[in-house]
Amino acid sequence: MGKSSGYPPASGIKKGSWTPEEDKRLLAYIQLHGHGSWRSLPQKAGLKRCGKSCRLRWRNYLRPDIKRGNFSLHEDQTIIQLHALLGNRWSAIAAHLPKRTDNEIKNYWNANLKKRLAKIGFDPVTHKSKAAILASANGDPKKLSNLSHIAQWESARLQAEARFVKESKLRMHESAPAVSFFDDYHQLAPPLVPQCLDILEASAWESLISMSKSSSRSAALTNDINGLDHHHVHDHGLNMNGQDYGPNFQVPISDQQLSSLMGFDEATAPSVATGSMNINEHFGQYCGNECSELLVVLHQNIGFESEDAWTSLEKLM
DNA sequence: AAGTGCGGCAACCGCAAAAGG
DNA sequence: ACCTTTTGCGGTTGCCGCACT
Repeated sequence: MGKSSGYPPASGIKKGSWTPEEDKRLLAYIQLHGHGSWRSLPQKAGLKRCGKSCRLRWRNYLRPDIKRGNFSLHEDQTIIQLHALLGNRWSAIAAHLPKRTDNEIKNYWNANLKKRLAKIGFDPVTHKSKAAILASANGDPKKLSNLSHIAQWESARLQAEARFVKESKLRMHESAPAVSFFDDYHQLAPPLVPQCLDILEASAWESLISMSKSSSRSAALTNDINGLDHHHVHDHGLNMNGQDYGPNFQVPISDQQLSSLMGFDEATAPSVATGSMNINEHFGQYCGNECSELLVVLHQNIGFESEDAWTSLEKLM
């Protein structure tokens, strides 16, 4: 409940938890007339609430297109990935999780995901390994080099974010004008997978592949998975707007491993990448580095935290 | 059974941006 | 161009229920 419950105050405006009767009144009024001006709504609807409170109640609880209950694994991953990209911009994150509210996602992050990330050794604010942060403080040259890679990543991240914002605005303009009181909420349901994330996934895979080619330790990794079904990452859609942007690498890896590593369903992993980022420019330097470093890079870049993904990678190392 | 601690979540607050006059 | 009003957003609060002692 809100911080100032235990009223009502002298003004006659009620605060605190909503009663079923108030919910019923608000819902009935909006269904009949639309919300119109929130300021004038409470009086018209016969509610002793401020307009702001009504709006919040509708937006976070009463509107019909809200999914409540547990978050799926896929939703977890989407939130973590988007948070790595966008930070605490809950409304932007919610726009990519249909039927979830920004408030719900924010609460879920603070109460659940943030703690889980911390538990596995990652700073939930920066999405970086705590070990890497500590090492940087000690001035270790190797780790400082790693930090420069992180800085490069940040640059790529900002590019992706700029494109993301641009595309979101474009989508908003293309949306048809609202004709019913539900329509403004339908506008908040863009495609499930933000395109910028595909770039990140592609980058992470490129990194993995580069390592697999050049590191002796990773050669063993490649051998380990050579006996399984072979697929080209390219076959899974690593192209951008119909064009190949990366090199013609081929990665022997099974669908199962692919899904496990990325934490996605086989049907969707990895999805089609769009954009124009030069992957090698940002991640080619990781060729020859240790697997553990790659793990950190993967996490920093795509933010996955699926335990299955971690254990799968660890087994391969 | 009673007391205590803690996590989850609904709802509030203040500020900023957008819209309207 | 400026001022006022409205809406949206993110951070924070505190009640409620559950687990533990």
